[in-house]
Amino acid sequence: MILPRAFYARPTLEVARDLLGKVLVHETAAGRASGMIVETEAYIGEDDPACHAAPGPTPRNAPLYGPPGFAYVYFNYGMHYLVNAVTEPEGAPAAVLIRALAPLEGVASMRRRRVRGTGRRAADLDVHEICRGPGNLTRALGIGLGQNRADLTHGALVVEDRGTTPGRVAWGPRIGIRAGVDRPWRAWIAGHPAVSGPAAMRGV
DNA sequence: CGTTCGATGCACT
DNA sequence: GTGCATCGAACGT
Repeated sequence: MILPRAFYARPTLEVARDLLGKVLVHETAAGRASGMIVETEAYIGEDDPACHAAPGPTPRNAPLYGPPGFAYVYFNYGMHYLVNAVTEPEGAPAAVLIRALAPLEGVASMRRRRVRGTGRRAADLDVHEICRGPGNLTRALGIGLGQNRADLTHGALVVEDRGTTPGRVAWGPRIGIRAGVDRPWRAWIAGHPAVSGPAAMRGV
């Protein structure tokens, strides 16, 4: 079952927690690619210095101010696309960053996309490495700016509930930010091997 | 295990 | 011009 818009129109920390165990699915010309979400981060409002809404509305962050249940995809560090799910009622700028997946469908295609253009060989990738990290998972699933503003409740990029209940959920500081490190708004499935970050940030 | 550092493009000041 | 919601290779311990 595809998650309905009401799922996203809630407090962002609840959505970040409840997305764990759900399945991100991207239908492409090469077929279906999907994975279970095992790590998320919440970015909440103009008062959150790490949120893209911190400077107020701009052309880039416009999706954050729009209705919930849509994708916010942006380009970072000159080479990576990051995908978020917009949350809260429309007008409240917030989103959940998807940081890692446990690969489910289309694993062979995901491996190929992951190593394309690099010197690495697909066979050298451990299954848990394929979608570990926000830049890695978008690459594996073929997600780019074409998916910005995609409706996550209908179409080629959706999030499904397949009845999987995650194990214990752990919380800690968000990764890769300068300001806002005091807010423990990163959630992950404790002990899951596909979770990103250094060992010290994968613990319980 | 840990830290450092280059690649790479764009939004924003 | 500055600073990224990153990654992986290279190197030190």
